[in-house]
Amino acid sequence: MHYWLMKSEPEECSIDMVLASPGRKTPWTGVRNYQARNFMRDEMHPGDGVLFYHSSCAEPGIAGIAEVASAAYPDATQFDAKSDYFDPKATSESPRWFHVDVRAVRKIRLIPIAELRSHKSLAGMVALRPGNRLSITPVSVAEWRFITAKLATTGVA
DNA sequence: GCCAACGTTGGC
DNA sequence: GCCAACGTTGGC
Repeated sequence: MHYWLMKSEPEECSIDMVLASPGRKTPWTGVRNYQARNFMRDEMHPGDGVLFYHSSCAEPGIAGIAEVASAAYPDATQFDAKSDYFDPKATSESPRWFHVDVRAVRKIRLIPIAELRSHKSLAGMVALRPGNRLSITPVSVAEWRFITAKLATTGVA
Protein backbone atom coordinates (compact mmCIF):
# COMPACT_ATOMS: atom_id res chain seq x y z
CA MET A 1 0.00 0.00 0.00
CA HIS A 2 1.40 3.33 -1.12
CA TYR A 3 0.15 6.87 -0.90
CA TRP A 4 0.36 9.66 -3.45
CA LEU A 5 -0.38 13.28 -4.10
CA MET A 6 -1.70 13.94 -7.60
CA LYS A 7 -2.06 17.45 -9.00
CA SER A 8 -4.88 18.44 -11.27
CA GLU A 9 -5.97 21.80 -12.57
CA PRO A 10 -9.54 22.14 -11.35
CA GLU A 11 -10.57 23.88 -14.56
CA GLU A 12 -9.56 20.71 -16.37
CA CYS A 13 -10.49 18.10 -13.83
CA SER A 14 -11.66 19.01 -10.33
CA ILE A 15 -12.61 16.68 -7.49
CA ASP A 16 -16.25 17.58 -8.15
CA MET A 17 -15.96 16.54 -11.79
CA VAL A 18 -14.52 13.18 -10.85
CA LEU A 19 -17.17 12.62 -8.18
CA ALA A 20 -19.80 13.27 -10.85
CA SER A 21 -18.20 10.92 -13.38
CA PRO A 22 -19.48 7.40 -14.05
CA GLY A 23 -18.05 5.17 -11.34
CA ARG A 24 -16.48 8.32 -9.82
CA LYS A 25 -13.50 7.45 -12.01
CA THR A 26 -11.27 9.35 -14.39
CA PRO A 27 -8.35 8.20 -16.54
CA TRP A 28 -5.29 10.21 -15.45
CA THR A 29 -4.18 11.00 -19.00
CA GLY A 30 -1.78 13.66 -20.17
CA VAL A 31 1.19 13.05 -17.88
CA ARG A 32 4.31 13.79 -19.94
CA ASN A 33 7.00 13.57 -17.33
CA TYR A 34 9.05 10.40 -16.99
CA GLN A 35 9.28 10.41 -13.22
CA ALA A 36 5.53 10.82 -12.84
CA ARG A 37 4.95 8.17 -15.48
CA ASN A 38 7.26 5.74 -13.70
CA PHE A 39 5.38 6.22 -10.44
CA MET A 40 2.14 5.27 -12.18
CA ARG A 41 3.58 2.48 -14.28
CA ASP A 42 5.91 0.88 -11.74
CA GLU A 43 4.78 1.72 -8.25
CA MET A 44 1.06 2.35 -8.16
CA HIS A 45 -1.41 -0.38 -7.31
CA PRO A 46 -5.20 -0.39 -7.20
CA GLY A 47 -6.28 0.72 -3.75
CA ASP A 48 -3.35 3.07 -3.14
CA GLY A 49 -4.48 6.28 -1.41
CA VAL A 50 -4.43 9.55 -3.35
CA LEU A 51 -4.52 13.13 -2.12
CA PHE A 52 -6.35 15.00 -4.87
CA TYR A 53 -4.60 18.36 -5.23
CA HIS A 54 -5.89 21.40 -7.10
CA SER A 55 -3.06 23.35 -8.76
CA SER A 56 -2.68 26.45 -10.91
CA CYS A 57 -5.85 27.99 -9.55
CA ALA A 58 -7.06 30.64 -7.13
CA GLU A 59 -6.93 28.29 -4.13
CA PRO A 60 -4.23 25.66 -4.58
CA GLY A 61 -4.40 22.83 -2.07
CA ILE A 62 -5.73 19.38 -1.27
CA ALA A 63 -9.38 19.16 -2.27
CA GLY A 64 -10.27 15.52 -1.87
CA ILE A 65 -9.39 11.92 -1.13
CA ALA A 66 -9.16 9.44 -3.98
CA GLU A 67 -7.68 6.06 -4.76
CA VAL A 68 -5.86 4.32 -7.55
CA ALA A 69 -8.50 2.38 -9.46
CA SER A 70 -6.54 0.45 -12.09
CA ALA A 71 -3.15 -0.81 -13.10
CA ALA A 72 -1.23 1.37 -15.55
CA TYR A 73 -2.09 1.16 -19.24
CA PRO A 74 -1.05 3.13 -22.36
CA ASP A 75 -2.30 6.72 -22.59
CA ALA A 76 -4.48 6.90 -25.72
CA THR A 77 -3.90 10.65 -26.14
CA GLN A 78 -0.26 10.04 -27.17
CA PHE A 79 -1.51 8.46 -30.44
CA ASP A 80 -4.07 11.14 -31.24
CA ALA A 81 -2.64 13.71 -33.64
CA LYS A 82 -5.38 16.14 -32.68
CA SER A 83 -4.66 15.94 -28.96
CA ASP A 84 -2.53 18.46 -27.08
CA TYR A 85 -0.79 15.42 -25.63
CA PHE A 86 0.08 13.86 -28.99
CA ASP A 87 3.57 12.37 -29.05
CA PRO A 88 4.87 11.70 -32.58
CA LYS A 89 7.56 9.40 -31.21
CA ALA A 90 5.12 7.04 -29.52
CA THR A 91 3.79 3.98 -31.34
CA SER A 92 1.16 1.49 -30.29
CA GLU A 93 3.89 -1.21 -30.42
CA SER A 94 6.01 0.75 -27.98
CA PRO A 95 3.91 3.29 -26.14
CA ARG A 96 5.81 5.89 -24.21
CA TRP A 97 3.16 7.16 -21.81
CA PHE A 98 1.10 5.23 -19.30
CA HIS A 99 -1.46 6.18 -16.72
CA VAL A 100 -3.82 4.74 -14.13
CA ASP A 101 -7.48 5.42 -13.43
CA VAL A 102 -8.29 7.40 -10.31
CA ARG A 103 -11.49 7.03 -8.32
CA ALA A 104 -12.69 9.89 -6.14
CA VAL A 105 -13.56 8.76 -2.63
CA ARG A 106 -14.73 11.98 -1.00
CA LYS A 107 -14.39 15.70 -1.11
CA ILE A 108 -12.82 17.36 1.91
CA ARG A 109 -12.51 20.98 2.98
CA LEU A 110 -9.83 22.60 0.85
CA ILE A 111 -6.51 22.44 2.70
CA PRO A 112 -4.46 25.31 1.24
CA ILE A 113 -0.79 24.82 0.47
CA ALA A 114 0.12 27.52 3.01
CA GLU A 115 -1.60 25.48 5.73
CA LEU A 116 0.23 22.34 4.65
CA ARG A 117 3.51 24.24 4.84
CA SER A 118 2.70 25.45 8.35
CA HIS A 119 2.69 21.95 9.86
CA LYS A 120 5.95 20.52 11.14
CA SER A 121 4.73 16.98 10.55
CA LEU A 122 4.61 17.75 6.85
CA ALA A 123 8.01 19.43 6.59
CA GLY A 124 9.42 16.51 4.61
CA MET A 125 6.59 16.24 2.14
CA VAL A 126 7.95 15.87 -1.39
CA ALA A 127 5.15 17.95 -2.89
CA LEU A 128 6.10 20.88 -0.63
CA ARG A 129 9.76 21.00 -1.59
CA PRO A 130 10.76 24.39 -2.94
CA GLY A 131 10.34 24.55 -6.69
CA ASN A 132 8.73 21.13 -6.88
CA ARG A 133 6.97 20.73 -10.22
CA LEU A 134 6.26 17.02 -10.25
CA SER A 135 2.56 16.40 -10.75
CA ILE A 136 2.69 13.07 -8.91
CA THR A 137 4.65 12.68 -5.68
CA PRO A 138 4.84 9.98 -3.01
CA VAL A 139 3.28 10.61 0.40
CA SER A 140 4.50 8.82 3.54
CA VAL A 141 2.15 6.86 5.77
CA ALA A 142 2.65 9.43 8.54
CA GLU A 143 1.87 12.31 6.19
CA TRP A 144 -1.19 10.49 4.86
CA ARG A 145 -2.51 9.85 8.37
CA PHE A 146 -1.87 13.38 9.51
CA ILE A 147 -3.67 14.89 6.52
CA THR A 148 -6.61 12.50 6.24
CA ALA A 149 -7.23 11.89 9.93
CA LYS A 150 -6.38 15.27 11.34
CA LEU A 151 -6.46 18.11 8.82
CA ALA A 152 -9.30 16.83 6.66
CA THR A 153 -11.65 16.50 9.60
CA THR A 154 -10.94 19.84 11.26
CA GLY A 155 -11.52 23.44 10.28
CA VAL A 156 -14.28 24.77 8.08
CA ALA A 157 -15.94 22.18 5.90
C1' DG B 1 3.48 39.13 -14.46
C1' DC B 2 7.46 37.51 -11.86
C1' DC B 3 10.65 34.14 -10.76
C1' DA B 4 12.81 29.77 -9.00
C1' DA B 5 13.50 25.20 -10.18
C1' DC B 6 14.36 21.87 -13.22
C1' DG B 7 13.39 18.81 -17.36
C1' DT B 8 14.34 18.69 -22.31
C1' DT B 9 16.66 19.72 -26.49
C1' DG B 10 20.28 20.13 -29.61
C1' DG B 11 24.93 21.63 -30.99
C1' DC B 12 29.39 20.21 -30.51
C1' DG C 1 28.34 12.91 -23.02
C1' DC C 2 28.61 17.82 -21.83
C1' DC C 3 26.26 21.96 -21.24
C1' DA C 4 23.89 26.25 -22.60
C1' DA C 5 19.54 27.70 -24.04
C1' DC C 6 14.98 27.22 -23.73
C1' DG C 7 10.38 25.86 -22.12
C1' DT C 8 7.24 24.60 -18.47
C1' DT C 9 5.31 24.38 -13.91
C1' DG C 10 3.10 26.58 -10.42
C1' DG C 11 3.07 29.49 -6.27
C1' DC C 12 2.97 34.16 -5.14
